[in-house]
Amino acid sequence: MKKEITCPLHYTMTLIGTKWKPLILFHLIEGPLRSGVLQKQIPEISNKMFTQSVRELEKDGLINRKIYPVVPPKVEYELTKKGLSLKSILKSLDLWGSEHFKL
Amino acid sequence: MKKEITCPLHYTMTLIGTKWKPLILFHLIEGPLRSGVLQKQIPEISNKMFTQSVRELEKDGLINRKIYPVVPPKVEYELTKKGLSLKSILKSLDLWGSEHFKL
DNA sequence: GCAATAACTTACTTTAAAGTAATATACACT
DNA sequence: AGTGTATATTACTTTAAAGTAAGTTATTGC
Repeated sequence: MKKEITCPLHYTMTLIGTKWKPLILFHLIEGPLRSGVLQKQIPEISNKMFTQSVRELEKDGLINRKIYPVVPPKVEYELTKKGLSLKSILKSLDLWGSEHFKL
Repeated sequence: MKKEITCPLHYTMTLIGTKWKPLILFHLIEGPLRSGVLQKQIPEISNKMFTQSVRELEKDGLINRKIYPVVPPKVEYELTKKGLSLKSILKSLDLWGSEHFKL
């Protein structure tokens, strides 16, 4: 049974409410990164989830994929305008974590 | 294989990065609500996920559970100080959704 | 004694998210 | 011909999230 979305926040969570997507967006805040570099900045992510997540973020218009026709391949990801509009939220979420995560 | 948390944002997402938790917290921003009232404000949530989510939010110190010893039972949920500190983030996430969710 | 009430709880099933590991591509270099 | 490189895909398995539906408690009022 598919449920309706009754609250804008609910919609936001369907786009970025996953384990990895906010982390990927967060690491792109300072500018575009090559695929491999981005993935190394999130060492815990599996290869599969990385590709799957960037695919979905691209489909949802939050990041752009720039392909350079060179060998070996070079691909860069960067935030779109829509993705960039999450910048302050992502920073707040990170700051909140650093303030409340006691080891 | 359990993975380490290398970024505060990752920790934040482990606490509230689910479909329902941010929604529950969001509806408590304006003040405490009775269990039944809160649940009715999120009509899409199943009974089980409601109980499970508030239990975890309580365990993680984001909400308080106030039990009134009356019959039939009365229980209220309210944000803790820690939960309240998410207020502006939750409002931003909701606002972002309303600005980007085109029907 | 039975229904109504509010808030859970439990057992079970389904669906979605995430992990693992192997394989593909395409060319440059040795 | 075989190796290295960067990016990505596929098949498969495991784990976690979510859904469904029925049952529990404790009391009031008929």
